Amino acid sequence: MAASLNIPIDRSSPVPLYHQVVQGIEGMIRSGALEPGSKLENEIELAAQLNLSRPTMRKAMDELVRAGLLVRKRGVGTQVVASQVRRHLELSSLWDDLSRGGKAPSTKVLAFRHGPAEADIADTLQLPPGVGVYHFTRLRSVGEKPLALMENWVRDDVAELTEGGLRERGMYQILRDAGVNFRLANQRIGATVADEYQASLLETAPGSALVTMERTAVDDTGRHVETGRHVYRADSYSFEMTLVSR
Amino acid sequence: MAASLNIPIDRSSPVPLYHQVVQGIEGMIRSGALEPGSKLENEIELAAQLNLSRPTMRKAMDELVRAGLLVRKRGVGTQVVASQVRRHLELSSLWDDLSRGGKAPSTKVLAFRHGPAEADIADTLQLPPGVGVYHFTRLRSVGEKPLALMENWVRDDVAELTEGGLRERGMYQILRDAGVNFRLANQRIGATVADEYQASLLETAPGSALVTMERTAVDDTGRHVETGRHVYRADSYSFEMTLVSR
DNA sequence: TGCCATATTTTGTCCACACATAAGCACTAA
DNA sequence: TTAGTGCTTATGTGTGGACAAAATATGGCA
Repeated sequence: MAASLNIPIDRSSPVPLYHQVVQGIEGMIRSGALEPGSKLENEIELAAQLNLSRPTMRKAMDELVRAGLLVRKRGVGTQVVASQVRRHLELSSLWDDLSRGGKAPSTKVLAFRHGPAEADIADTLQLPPGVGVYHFTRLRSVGEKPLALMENWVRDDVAELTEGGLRERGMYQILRDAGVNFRLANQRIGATVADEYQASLLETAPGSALVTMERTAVDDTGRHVETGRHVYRADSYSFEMTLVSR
Repeated sequence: MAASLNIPIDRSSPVPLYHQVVQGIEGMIRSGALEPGSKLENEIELAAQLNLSRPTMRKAMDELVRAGLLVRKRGVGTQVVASQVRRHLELSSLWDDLSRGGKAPSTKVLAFRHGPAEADIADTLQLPPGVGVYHFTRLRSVGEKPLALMENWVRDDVAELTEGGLRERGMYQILRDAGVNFRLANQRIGATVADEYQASLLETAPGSALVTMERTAVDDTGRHVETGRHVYRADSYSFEMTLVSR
């Protein structure tokens, strides 16, 4: 039994038709209306049901396949992938992640500096001559529980940063509001053990496990806007992702 | 000055035209023929140069944008993103990673069992009644240096596994040869500290940092084929990836 | 000179169609 | 009975055209 779709399509909406379909199918999967393993009607039929063309329908399904929610096989059909696939690790910030999860993150700015960049940072950010950086260290907590210790460098020609702003809005929010459109980020995840300094701030024991993350973010004009080195308490945080083969 | 493309297109080749373009542009970027930050000719023009239609050209560029090599902006054009972008973390195995890096990995099978699955594993793999699992633990080294301790469960209705096979070919290779086409994997990366057992096998000190990884892989029919829990020496291994915004 | 309306350029979305190719199935012939 | 052959189905690839929307450049007007 092949499943049909029941998705409202609003042709006057500014959101593209294919994206409405993506959201609709995603919703049906997450709500259980489309069961894991179930087969979908063929592309032509589905397109007809929603009064869309096949290319548009296909574009929507392409996205869902990439996101790991659907699986296609030529000559056979399209299936809802079995269950509980979490969202792909997105280009988002820790603040966003926490807010979405219904938590209330708080931030303490431990150090804040503005000036010329050290050589290695200038290199990583590919800074042109004369451009300086903001350099700051923050401690992020959820409720009373410290979670992450974050050291960041941001080039100073993209936005004006202040201690207060960092405390209240989060770095990514400030940068986005200043018109920075992030396009991609390169990150490396590893592990280390807490030293005295880290342990005291994160309220854990020296020698306990920490997840490390280094990231450099690039905006839509190709500028390396931000780089940072973060450590997270391993008992409270881990990175989750879905890998999809081409 | 907008850059043109000089890519050989073989219309009789079995590899799709849009993919030939992807490879061609990727090659030009990696070889330096297309410099970081440089602007490309517009889509219509590029398509005309290669005697392709605009949709085909666009599909190729879509992939490159997703891969983080290009950046597009409506009304403006398409740019090569500032270099030094590493490849996206792919759905590949540690064995593959090491082999590609020119290393010679070796594997020691520490334990090997075949039988019914424990409840939690049966749940993770969504095993139908009557299907059992192979359960085994391996130590992977590069040269003389131990790198990873890997515990895995594989459902027994997809392929026949043997200790010898695991030692010589790697788990993923065996499964691929048996006709399993992996489509996606869900993984979680975290950190821990080495206990006595792990430390002795990995030839490191108890209490040293380890990177942990849990992964479940799904094949093209939606079956959860394999799940595993791995730990890596943090001083020798980390996960690197590029995140691209939608 | 300075600012706003307009034109141009370029990517974004959408549609209709055609043919290729893989998988599975039923039927036929040895 | 069985292996192979061809049909059917569904996705994969490629083309053509049309219009929308965003960013930028241009030019005219106050």
